[in-house]
Amino acid sequence: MDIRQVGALTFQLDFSQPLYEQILEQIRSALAKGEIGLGEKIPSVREMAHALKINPNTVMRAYKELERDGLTEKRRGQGTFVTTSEERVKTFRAELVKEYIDDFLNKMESLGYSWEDIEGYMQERGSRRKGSDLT
Amino acid sequence: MDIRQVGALTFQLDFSQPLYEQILEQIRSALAKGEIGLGEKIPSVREMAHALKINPNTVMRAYKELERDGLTEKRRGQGTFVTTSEERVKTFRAELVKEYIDDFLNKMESLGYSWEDIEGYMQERGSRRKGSDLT
DNA sequence: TAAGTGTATTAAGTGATATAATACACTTGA
DNA sequence: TCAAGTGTATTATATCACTTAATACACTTA
Repeated sequence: MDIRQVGALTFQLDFSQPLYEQILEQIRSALAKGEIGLGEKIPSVREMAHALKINPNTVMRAYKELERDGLTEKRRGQGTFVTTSEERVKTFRAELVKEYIDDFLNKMESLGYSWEDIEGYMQERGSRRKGSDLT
Repeated sequence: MDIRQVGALTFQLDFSQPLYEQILEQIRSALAKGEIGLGEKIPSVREMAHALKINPNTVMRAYKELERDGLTEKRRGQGTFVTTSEERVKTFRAELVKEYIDDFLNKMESLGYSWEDIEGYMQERGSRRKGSDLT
């Protein structure tokens, strides 16, 4: 409930999740949506920490994970930059999509819904485009 | 990685999530799938704790939440019983479904996918029924 | 050389989770 | 009546994830 602009990025943090995860996800999202271009610089650890009013270590933790996923490259003395590999971004996006879908289907199955139920609901929702009637 | 039978229920706990949440979800799931009938007794706090080798307080925490959701009723000296209201189970199920779907759609949108993308993928997946090609 | 980068370390505080031990109120059945 | 089995409550303790704080170092650029 408190939106902050940091460079080209927009952040909205709360306490429902670890801060470093929220930063991570919101940067990933910006990347996937193309809101940050390949090779572009993202805000420095210190700048980000100051703008979001959180500790630099917390920002570091998010940045480390971005690099571990191959989405960014760090250059000492210069800053952190988005990878120049469009391939890397694409495959990472695909991995996330698979994770989200599998997760969703697992949860629905835990409620006893079959694939047909879900498919049917999606079609119906597509035409109506609001609310939920699946019971 | 370690399956346990407790009465009519099956549990599989790990350390990826709080224990009380896992118990909660697995009982909900059994309820939604009709694996436990309306009005049926579920294992006592002590029995459950002993069978799962965890602390009774942890089981209590899960049971409290079940009751708060109106899914169970407790009777001192007798035990904990599933609600006799089919209506209650149905609406709770519907609430969960809505939560799962909204959550899923939010995540997909955070990756920049439109409703049409998702719908198309679901249809395609429906015919193929394995793997993921959405990139 | 100064200012801005990423990086590393050590210390501390907080809150959620889980365990342990114990006690009390209630219900049932022998 | 009473023992055994229920749910419930309390207090204390331990651990871990997360976050902050304070510092220091290596590197790059202007």
